[in-house]
Amino acid sequence: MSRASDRAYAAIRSMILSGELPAGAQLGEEALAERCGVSRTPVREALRRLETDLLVLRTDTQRSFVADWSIDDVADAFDLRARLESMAARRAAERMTPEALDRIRASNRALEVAIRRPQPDIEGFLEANREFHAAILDTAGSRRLAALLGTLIEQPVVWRTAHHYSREALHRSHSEHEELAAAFARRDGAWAEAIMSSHILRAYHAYADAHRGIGLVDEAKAAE
Amino acid sequence: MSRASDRAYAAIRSMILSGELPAGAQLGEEALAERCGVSRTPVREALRRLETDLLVLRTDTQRSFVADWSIDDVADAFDLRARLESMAARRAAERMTPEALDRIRASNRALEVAIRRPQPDIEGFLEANREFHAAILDTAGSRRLAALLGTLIEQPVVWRTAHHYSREALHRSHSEHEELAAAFARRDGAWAEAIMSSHILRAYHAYADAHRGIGLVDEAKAAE
DNA sequence: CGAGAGACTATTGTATACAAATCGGGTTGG
DNA sequence: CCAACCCGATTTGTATACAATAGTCTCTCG
Repeated sequence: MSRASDRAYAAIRSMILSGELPAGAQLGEEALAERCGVSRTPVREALRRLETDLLVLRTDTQRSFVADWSIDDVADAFDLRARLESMAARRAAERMTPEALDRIRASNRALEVAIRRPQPDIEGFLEANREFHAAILDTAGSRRLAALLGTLIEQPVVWRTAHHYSREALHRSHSEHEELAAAFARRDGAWAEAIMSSHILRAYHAYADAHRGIGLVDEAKAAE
Repeated sequence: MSRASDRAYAAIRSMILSGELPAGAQLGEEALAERCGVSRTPVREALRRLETDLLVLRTDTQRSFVADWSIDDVADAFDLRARLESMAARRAAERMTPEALDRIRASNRALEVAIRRPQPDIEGFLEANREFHAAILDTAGSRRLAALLGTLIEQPVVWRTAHHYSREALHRSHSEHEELAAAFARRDGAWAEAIMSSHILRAYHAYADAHRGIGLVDEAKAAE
């Protein structure tokens, strides 16, 4: 993270995820370089990475813009994620080791701690959730699968609305993770695959419900 | 393709696919720049792109090497491709239009022409095959899915051994494509998904058989 | 004889200058 | 009034110089 291009990547990415750079905004290399305090060279690298993440779109004439995520795009991303992560779960179950299982269970305990409080710690929840899924992906042992999933996790819109998840939804995540751990303990690939698929798709509908309920008001707040 | 970075990308990629740069070879930016007749700047961009294609691997200290593809890697890639392309086929079937169907059928006619000759035209087969799958992917209408599949098609080892496919295998590809077109004509997503999945997995085993049969001799020929 | 420190070399990272392409606006001719 | 065109302003692409970092070899000391 000490390299200028990494800092530029993190900075620009954060500006997009937070809505500071709204969807459709043009991303001039010079302007970004100034905002990030580096030269254009690392900014260009960062933009290319963000482009493969599909957070940035380029026109046919090489101008960069913040990608906008329609409802369909989000549904699409969840659909893909459900397929790929359930595949990862199956592979992980088949390759499960005691150490990997410990790591997976530990991250779910951390998740439980984050949500069992008067005011749920959403950041803590997100971090534990990330670690849980990362542990599974590592255990799946496919560089290629990891590379593909890398561009699907941490979607901007989802990230922005995670704070609106109900307490019930958070607890459901925890119990589904527990069930996954049970499937892993038994090395049952088909079971793990099925749970993961429904886990992701349920998360999608939780997101969709929250988004519908809040609607454009939320978008307006996020943009300010 | 007139940009120096595109030329560098194409040149380096081709050197890797042809085996001119063998697996494990270090990719120094300076050396590549000289071989491609451009400066390091576009070479760096090309290397980053090849890295996301997983054709190039970087160490923790930022040195680039030609990735080597073990049998497991290839199996992995086919497994992923089968999942994603069958998903594309389902979506394409659900969104099929007369125009898209025409395009798909036309590319399969081109494929038939290429293989119905005394000496099959493998380059023509590959091109028609590419167009056939591209037409389906376009019809599926998911930018994200297209982006993910982009890194999975045209795998180096597969490309190198396509010339060893039997005439029978080529004809089977053609008839499976015909069956896909039938599923598309009926807009039967489940059928299209199933055919595509078996189509890809059959292609994998055709590759695996050819590779096993030819073995190291083929690798040696490709390296010269 | 092996391990570690140091200097030297090779390689990558960043900044900057300049070249090439693109965009926007205003003008002109139909 | 609209379209096409041209030119200045802006933006991106490439080359190059220099800085920083990693790798390698040798020399010395235990």
